[in-house]
Amino acid sequence: MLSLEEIATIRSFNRKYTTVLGLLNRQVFDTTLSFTEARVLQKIAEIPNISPKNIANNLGLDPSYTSRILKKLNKLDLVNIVASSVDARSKILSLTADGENQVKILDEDSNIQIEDLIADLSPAEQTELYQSFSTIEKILFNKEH
Amino acid sequence: MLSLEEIATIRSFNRKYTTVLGLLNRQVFDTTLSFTEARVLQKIAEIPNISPKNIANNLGLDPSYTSRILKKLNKLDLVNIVASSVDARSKILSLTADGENQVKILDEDSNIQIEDLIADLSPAEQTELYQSFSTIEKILFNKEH
DNA sequence: TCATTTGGTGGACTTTGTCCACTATTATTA
DNA sequence: TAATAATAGTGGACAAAGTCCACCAAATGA
Repeated sequence: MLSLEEIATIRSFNRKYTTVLGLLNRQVFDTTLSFTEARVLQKIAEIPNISPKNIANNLGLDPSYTSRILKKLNKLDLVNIVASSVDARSKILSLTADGENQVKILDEDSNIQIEDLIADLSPAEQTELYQSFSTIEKILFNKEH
Repeated sequence: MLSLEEIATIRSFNRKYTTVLGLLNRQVFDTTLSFTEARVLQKIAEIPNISPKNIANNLGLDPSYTSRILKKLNKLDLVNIVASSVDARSKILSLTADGENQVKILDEDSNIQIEDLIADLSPAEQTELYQSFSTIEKILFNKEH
């Protein structure tokens, strides 16, 4: 069990990192996509053939809101929406060629942002930083208990 | 310099942590305060006598938006706003007794959320997690270069 | 002193997100 | 199997969050 002081450190990190992420996420370079729309697009890239419901669950979004976003992404010809043959209520989502492209662009932009973020750090600090992020990722998100 | 693969790990962390923070931040238990309002309050707690401008800079908010939030927090009797004697354009912000109290409540709620987040982890994992957060905090935010 | 910058504010607006009711389909159960 | 409940997705109406612009008053700088 962590002490309150240790928890306070995690919370302090959270507060500061909220600001960092807020600033990073603000500038989705392609002005036609909002931050959440970009997240949805990237989620489809990450999990091809995902359903709207799973997108919503995965990203913590309202289903109705998700539906609208998908409609827009579909209209922009970034996402294919087809009916599921298994469950006629459900849809299957995938990226179009344009969608793949868009994700690639978002990816490159995001890489540059991270590179900027760590640019002033020494190589040793950068490595330490990477290892810490990697550790957190593993512990929090790759839990196969 | 980190490799693209290492940067990808950081970005993967960012995406997932965006969702975590989004879910955590959604439930600011006191329904009268939005997430951003709570952040402003906590910032004043963190840096007493801060100015609206510094709040805005610090949290990456629009000055106009910040002004409105402060007005609301003042109306709720959580924040004192007094004119600066040094610069008559500027204001000096501080917490009222109610404000201090509110911050304390937010604090306790946040602690519980973090405890919940790590509840399923082994003590060893929890410690490792804490150390990683702590390291990132130090490298990214306590940089005195 | 006169032009420029800065801190802060309000009005009008856009964007983002929520809530609710509804349809169509699938799962459950009597 | 018929009736009932649960689920996936959607649209309308709305609320919350955030942005943009114009403005004032004070400070700064030439």
